[in-house]
Amino acid sequence: MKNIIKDLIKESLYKINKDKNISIENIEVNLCKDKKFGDFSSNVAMRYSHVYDAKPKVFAEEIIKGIKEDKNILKIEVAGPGFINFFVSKGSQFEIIETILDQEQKYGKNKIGSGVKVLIEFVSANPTGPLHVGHGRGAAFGDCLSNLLKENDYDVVKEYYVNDAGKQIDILTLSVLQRYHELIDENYKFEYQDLYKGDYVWDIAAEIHRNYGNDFFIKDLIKYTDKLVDHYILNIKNKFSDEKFKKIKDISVKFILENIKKTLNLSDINFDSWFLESSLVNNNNLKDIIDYLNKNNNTYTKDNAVWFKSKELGDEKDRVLIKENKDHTYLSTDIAYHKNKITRKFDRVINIWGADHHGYVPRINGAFNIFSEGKSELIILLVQFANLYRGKEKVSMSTRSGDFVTLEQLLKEVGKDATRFFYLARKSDQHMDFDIELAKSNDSNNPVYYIQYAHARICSIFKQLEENKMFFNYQKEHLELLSKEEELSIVKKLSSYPDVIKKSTEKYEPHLLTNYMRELAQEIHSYYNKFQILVEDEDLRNARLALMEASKNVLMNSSKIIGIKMPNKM
RNA sequence: GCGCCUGUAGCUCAUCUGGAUAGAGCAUCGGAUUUCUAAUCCGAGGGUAAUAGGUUCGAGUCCUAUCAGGCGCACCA
Repeated sequence: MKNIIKDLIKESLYKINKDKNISIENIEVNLCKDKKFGDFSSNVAMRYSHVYDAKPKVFAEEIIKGIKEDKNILKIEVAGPGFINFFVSKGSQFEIIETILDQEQKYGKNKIGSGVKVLIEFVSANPTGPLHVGHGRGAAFGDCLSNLLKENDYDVVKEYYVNDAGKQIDILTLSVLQRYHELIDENYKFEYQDLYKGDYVWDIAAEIHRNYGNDFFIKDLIKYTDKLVDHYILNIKNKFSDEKFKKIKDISVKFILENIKKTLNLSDINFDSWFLESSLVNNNNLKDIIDYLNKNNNTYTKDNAVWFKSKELGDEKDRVLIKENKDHTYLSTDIAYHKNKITRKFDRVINIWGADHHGYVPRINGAFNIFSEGKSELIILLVQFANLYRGKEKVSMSTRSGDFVTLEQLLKEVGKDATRFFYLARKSDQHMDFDIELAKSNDSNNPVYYIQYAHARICSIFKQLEENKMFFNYQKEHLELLSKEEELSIVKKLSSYPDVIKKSTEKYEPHLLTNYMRELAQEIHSYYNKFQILVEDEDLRNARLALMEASKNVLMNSSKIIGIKMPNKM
């Protein structure tokens, strides 16, 4: 209907010879908030009156005069400062029910992204410990965004970047090694502040001891400790062979990755690709990257280090690529990683990062543009952290002490559906408070149950129908019997669903969809309370059932995108 | 100190890329069930959109300043 109106306006503009500066994409037509203004409204006259040096109201009148008759449009009028309001026939609005019942799972999908390859990288938490509640938001967000992109027919690859190289992993290895010694001989107990302290470190140490006995035991380990963690690592590496150190490292990373995958599975998140940082470090990639930047005049040498000229790309200052000691920095591998993404020929590359990384955006953006040469687009989306509450009480989260709520604990306590929904219900770049008590509650406080209940109620109607030996025998003509305000309101809501999908995707804002679901559920509950659906009149009954079936369909389609269940019974 | 983000009802948040009278939920108060699930519905109160200017037909939305909060400012990852 919206598009019909857009076409009518465009045609009119052409007729009055004022279409040159207004393309059809720029004609905005919206559902009216208040029905006294009609069903649809457009602001073209106000928006473009200055182009033709006309008063908005006069311009609007002119446009209306040029609009040809259409069987669906009952009345058009100018209102307020120059809105053009359209009053539309009921019949034309209820037609959407037919469309929804026809398209089923396809309703809401579109082809905007056909043939566009998108890589979406998210979570990518360091494999140095289990996922915590902060990661959960990015995980839900990335997964839902992937679903949305697929709904728009984009070709999506979901990737997890595993930081399995570098210092943090060495520190993890050291942590495991130390616990391993404590397991074997309690005299080895000593505190070292910079090491990882969570229980999972003990678990890994125990597993190693189970499988390898005392193979990695160093008799006088204490002699090799050093206040500087770098030296400590070096000492151990020297004491062990490289293979021995790597063995512990590999076991530890594998252990933690399995734990991470398990947690993600609990949340119904599956990645298509696990990209290892180590795969970039182990070959000549890095050297090639630096050489290329060199040739391109993007680097210089100062204080025996190689610097990336990121300042001229919008960064606060230049950054080191190769340290004085010839080690590469994290930035160089990250540039290599993004170069690799470009090599894989993605049209769009989406990174979902924690908001604390925002300072890192300009340098990666800059590097990306050097390598992509405009053939690929990088979009970095920042997800704010979530504060965890139990009712009024804030749950403290300190990673250092190992005293934090893991995502796994949260999922087990709250459940997958509520967890995902709560994470997604807020704008991602906005701080949020996640109340565990609220998410767990199974009463009206909880929007998840509210929405699921609407679905279950509709299912229950159809069950009742069957039990009463009646059948859903819908025909298109029945729709004309729908006349209640509430029915029209639901239908309008249903017809806006494809727009919601489009918009949530374009803006990368899944919360628009969760809001929509809540609003739709509300209309359904309201209607259910006010009107009987299984009425005597067979035709009216079928019409109302068709409306309910269509609503159920939309709830189901949207719930799949959010990633929550829609139970038939509650 | 510099940079980025945020400030909307007592609380948690929306506001459809600048539109008509700023909306929901929770909390508070009052009502609804012999009828398809009351995990529901209906109604009421509650606002200087942090503050002050500016841009225009029109500003919570864009610009500037101030105040308050979060985050970031490594040859760490």
